[in-house]
Amino acid sequence: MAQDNTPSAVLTALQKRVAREVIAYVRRERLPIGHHLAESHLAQTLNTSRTPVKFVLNHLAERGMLKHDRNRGFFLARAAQDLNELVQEIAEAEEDSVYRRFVALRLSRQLPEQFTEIELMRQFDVSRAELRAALLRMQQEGWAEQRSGQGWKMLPVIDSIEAYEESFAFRSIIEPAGLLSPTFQIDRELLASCRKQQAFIAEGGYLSMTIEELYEANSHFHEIIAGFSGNRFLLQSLKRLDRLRRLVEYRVDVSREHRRAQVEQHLEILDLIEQGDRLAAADRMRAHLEGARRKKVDATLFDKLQNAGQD
Amino acid sequence: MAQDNTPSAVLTALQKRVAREVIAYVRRERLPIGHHLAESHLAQTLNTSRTPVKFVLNHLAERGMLKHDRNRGFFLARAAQDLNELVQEIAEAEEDSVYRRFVALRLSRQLPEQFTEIELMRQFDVSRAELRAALLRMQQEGWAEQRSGQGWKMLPVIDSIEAYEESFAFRSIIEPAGLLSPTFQIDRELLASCRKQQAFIAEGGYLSMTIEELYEANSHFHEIIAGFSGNRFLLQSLKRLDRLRRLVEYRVDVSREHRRAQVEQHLEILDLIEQGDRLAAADRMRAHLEGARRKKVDATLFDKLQNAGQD
DNA sequence: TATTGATCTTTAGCCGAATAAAAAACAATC
DNA sequence: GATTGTTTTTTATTCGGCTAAAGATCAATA
Repeated sequence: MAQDNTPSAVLTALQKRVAREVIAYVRRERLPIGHHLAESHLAQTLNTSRTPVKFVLNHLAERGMLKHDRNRGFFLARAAQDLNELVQEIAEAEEDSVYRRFVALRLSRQLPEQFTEIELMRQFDVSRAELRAALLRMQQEGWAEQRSGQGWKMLPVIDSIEAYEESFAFRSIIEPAGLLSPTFQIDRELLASCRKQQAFIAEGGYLSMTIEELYEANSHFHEIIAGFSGNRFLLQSLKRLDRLRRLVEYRVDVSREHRRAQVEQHLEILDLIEQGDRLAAADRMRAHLEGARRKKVDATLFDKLQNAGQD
Repeated sequence: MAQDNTPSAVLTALQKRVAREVIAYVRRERLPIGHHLAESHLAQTLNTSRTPVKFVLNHLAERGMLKHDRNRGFFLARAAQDLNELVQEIAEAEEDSVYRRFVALRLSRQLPEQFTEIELMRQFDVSRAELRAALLRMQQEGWAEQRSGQGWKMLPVIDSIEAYEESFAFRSIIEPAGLLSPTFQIDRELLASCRKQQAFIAEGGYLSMTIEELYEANSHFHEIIAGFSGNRFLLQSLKRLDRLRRLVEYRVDVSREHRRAQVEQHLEILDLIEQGDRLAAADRMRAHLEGARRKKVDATLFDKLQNAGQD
């Protein structure tokens, strides 16, 4: 598939992130064909150097998304709209990572409660370093824990219906409270960009965007507002929860129609915030979260996940 | 100082933890002289194996805390009360760890905002692995962050007065809400043990216990109650906050008299919970947290920390 | 019969060399 | 004058071997 004279088929973690962000940027801004993507500018906004950016742009040029003019740089060769397969491709490039394999096993209940690193190294047939990286990430996300002496222990955080409910209950506590915080302060610019994104989804984006993109947009909305609370711990807690929930959420079928309804609630809340009616906004937010919880949780959800993983 | 024929002077991380917990256990339960400390029992409660426990017990026997009878095991040789120096000693054994050095530098504003691992390896004169361990811990605690490509970045979480205030504001949100949670459920046994500990402090423990022990007891109280909420994310958030706050709190002089007042509020809250009056308990909790915040935060606190580290 | 003592097996942390990747610096081009 | 192309420097990951330490087993003892 990929050319052999360039090692561009394999992307490192940073490169994957950059690739994802470049594509997301193009789609979000709906840039026209022929738009110039400047290396240095991208490197700056993505908070990295030109080296990985250049690598990724080359990669994307090979895939037909960009056109490269020597000494002039990279230009958008295809409309933002028909980049769907590419988004998919990039997402799938990560699919076989050790981490993803852990998630799949965990959700299908095929992972023992406790295990040692060596054990898993044999089972997954990966090096110590690779395994460690995945375990570390899981630990940070809060669903794996290094036991005192040796061995690891899985915590029931992402695969139980109770945990899922609790996560919404917790959000119902902190998100409305954040809106009512005395240190609450709006960043108009962020608010506008958030509204723009939500409006785009409402006007049809919910049909064309991938599940992942919709999820990210949703998280983004909530995190922007949590950020306005002026409380870094509140924001941090929400972010942590979102990263965790993503693991399950990606695998849950939610009708696009339902996504649309959700976005309209988002827009209402944004309106109320803009009008300065935080009390009403907090109330709506609470209702919104309660609604999301009730809609999504049905007793068969986790059974489905379980079966899905056993093929 | 230590004998050379046994390598007992140097304790590993796990061994240190075990040592701390064994001592804490003896003091908490106020065990009498002559009490038998069974290896297997300790190993079980501390969730580890007999090997490190045995090692630690030998170590503590050398220090005179325990007496070893061949084929019978270890017995308490000194009263729990006069173990103060030993507690101190164990605590100080950790003092020079890389992590501690980071904390000290951070609080005294001598650590740059950004740096690379190599840089710090040279400055601290430690191996990569040691440094990594410390950085990883800091990252988990939320005050250090690995930058995308390379290098690390410090987050203003533990050294700013704003963050300190925000942590209490956040707790004022989640802790009372936890008390009012529909899934709230009391564990009578835990409640009783918590009350016992608080009562001991009120009756004089606040004079004999070390700062660290008092802090742990305080955290324990709040975490027990947060656990009753039945919401693992609420509990997790509080624990995370407590681990972070400890870094600052250990260095703050709070009068023992004030500690006493705090404990009495704890006891009142425990009473209300036991009586089933969660509404009142939540109210008291909120007031308690507000009080703690106001008492402790004065504008000079962080300046003091800054100066303290510069000698 | 539970607990300790001694021994054996397994596990994971540590270390240095090799390698890959990112950042930075500088030259060339439009 | 800003942006790209190229090269150099710096940084961090990976790997395999080594060793300390944790866990497991079984015999001995009170």
